Amino acid sequence: MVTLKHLAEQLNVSVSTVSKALKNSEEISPETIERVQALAKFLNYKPNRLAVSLKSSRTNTIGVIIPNILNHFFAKALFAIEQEASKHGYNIITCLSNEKQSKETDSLQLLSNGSVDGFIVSIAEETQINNNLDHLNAIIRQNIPLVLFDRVSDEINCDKVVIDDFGAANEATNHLVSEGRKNIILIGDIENLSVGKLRTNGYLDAIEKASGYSENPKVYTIKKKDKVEDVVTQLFDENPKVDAIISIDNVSGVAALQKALQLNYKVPEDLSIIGFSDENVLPFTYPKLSTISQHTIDIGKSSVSLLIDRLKNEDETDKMKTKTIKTNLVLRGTTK
Amino acid sequence: MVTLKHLAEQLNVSVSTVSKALKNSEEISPETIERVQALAKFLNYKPNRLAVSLKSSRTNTIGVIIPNILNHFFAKALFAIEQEASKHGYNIITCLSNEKQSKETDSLQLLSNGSVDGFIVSIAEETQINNNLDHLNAIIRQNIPLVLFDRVSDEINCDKVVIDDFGAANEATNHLVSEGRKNIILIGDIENLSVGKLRTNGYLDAIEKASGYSENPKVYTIKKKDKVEDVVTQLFDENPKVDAIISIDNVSGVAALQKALQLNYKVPEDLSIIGFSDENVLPFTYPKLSTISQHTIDIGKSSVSLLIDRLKNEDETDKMKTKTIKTNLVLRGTTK
DNA sequence: TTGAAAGCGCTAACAT
DNA sequence: ATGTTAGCGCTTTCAA
Repeated sequence: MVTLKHLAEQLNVSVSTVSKALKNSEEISPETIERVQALAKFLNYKPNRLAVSLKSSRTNTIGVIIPNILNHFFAKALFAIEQEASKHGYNIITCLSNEKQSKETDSLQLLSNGSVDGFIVSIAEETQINNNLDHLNAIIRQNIPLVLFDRVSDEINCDKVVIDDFGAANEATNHLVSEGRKNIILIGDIENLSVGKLRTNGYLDAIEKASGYSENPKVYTIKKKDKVEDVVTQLFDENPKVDAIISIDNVSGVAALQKALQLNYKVPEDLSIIGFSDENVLPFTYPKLSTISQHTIDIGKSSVSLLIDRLKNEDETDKMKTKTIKTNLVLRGTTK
Repeated sequence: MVTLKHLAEQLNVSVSTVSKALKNSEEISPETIERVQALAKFLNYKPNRLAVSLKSSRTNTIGVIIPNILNHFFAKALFAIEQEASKHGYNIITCLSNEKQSKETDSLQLLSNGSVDGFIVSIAEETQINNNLDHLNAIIRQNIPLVLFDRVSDEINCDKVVIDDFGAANEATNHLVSEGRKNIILIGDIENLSVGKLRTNGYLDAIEKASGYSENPKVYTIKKKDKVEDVVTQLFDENPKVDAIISIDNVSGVAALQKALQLNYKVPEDLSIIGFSDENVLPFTYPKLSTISQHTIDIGKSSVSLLIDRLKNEDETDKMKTKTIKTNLVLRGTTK
């Protein structure tokens, strides 16, 4: 690896001269600058990031902790985060908590010692269930900027990026009611999560307030040990007269649609289905799934923006911000 | 941030004593060790990784460059890489080339200055098309260990992890022939990639050698600008008598299946379909898609293993290894 | 215009 | 058993 020292020796000047020359410092004569830069280029000199960071206490690196990269929502969020970070000259160190609190804690600990300038985190399922947030609050106490997205907590005082989960599910349910549906069932695998609870409440609220709706609300939860397909099958077994399904995660809607078609329900004549996802998880189904569309790219980008703003004004004690990203109800082929 | 110096001052000992005490050095008295570790724990001391790395020239970080995180194959590979790396005490810095050569080059450059100990890379599409591999060979010239996976090149002398693309497609095609299929069509969106070419050749070879097969081989390519669905539709329009489809990417098989069902083909009676993917991209279709199954977790894990081996024996000039991960032909519902 | 020196936080060889 | 020193590669103040 070629260092300033190498260059300095080759050129018979001091290290500090080289350093300044590479930065086009006014202090250095044009000829020297020329010579230094020429050699640097020739030898493909690149400043050692570790040394620069150690010196400056800035790493230009963001630690990103994602619960589950196999979930398309998080893959897309990571995509957006990387793109936006990269645009601003930041690298990302990615850790995957795999929904485990221990992994989340370890990653946070490991990186909070000068490895990153700040964190973007979506909270692991286990952490949300236990509601043990010490490790996250420890980061805040160390004054390391933190942005939470999607899976957030009121008990952590930091910048956040969320969607209006309650409102989105509420709107979708209201749409189904306005279609004249009388037996609307909710299905999902995220009841443990903050977002899952909000979405479920949005559904319950809409059902409760629906005039002329007599059925009780029904919620089917897919647990870790369950197979999505089995729960879907059970739903249809137990509710042959179901006329609308709202899915609050990004796979069970597709599963419900496939099962419904297999059982010869007419979609959307007999049965409406609304999924919850960034875009159609399966763009190839027929009919195409209607969805509550969350703008995942915006979620990722906003997270980076909030973090970088905070990084720039670390002294300023701005109030922490919560940014809510709009959702859309996109009616495609599985609603009337 | 609490440093050795802080601890040393508080305890009235020298920095080096603290450093050694934290490592349970024999040189230090048990009492001192006790005192030091107690305070370190109390103050939640964590060694600064930058300083340790700068000193030791080892970062315990792997640079991972992925062409497209929205492709489930790469998401899963990243999942496996992170898991295996983490198991061995390595962090990963993730860069997404988004199939662009420029981004791939930038990331490689940026991280090759002491930020990472080695790289795991799958080559961007643009890079493979242009076949401009200077940036990768530059890494090798700097003696930075590099492992390529999936999308590799003969012109780069490094460790590699691949699957037997030719053999897998060959076997799948032979299966279709043995089913008695007479009009087997290949579809895919990766003709530009090394793996795409190999898979296509595997198909062509099988067709050529199939006794009693009279049709010419037919290949449908989905270009960047095309929509998968449109190409699938075109395939069925132009070949109403198609009786088997083999997909060499991980989405077009699903699209073909959905389209076939919509067109009222009987699957698998009239038409067999074989996809190419880790697992069923859409586990909810009916019938379930038969696939060439690539063991993506193994691909990711092996990449990490090869890299770590190389890192441990950087002096040893072992021959570079290419590891081939087995594939399986998994016959589910879309083959006879 | 250039260079010397200190220091970021840590380790390790070499005193004491 | 503990401390001093030098140095990883870089930046920056201060001196020449």
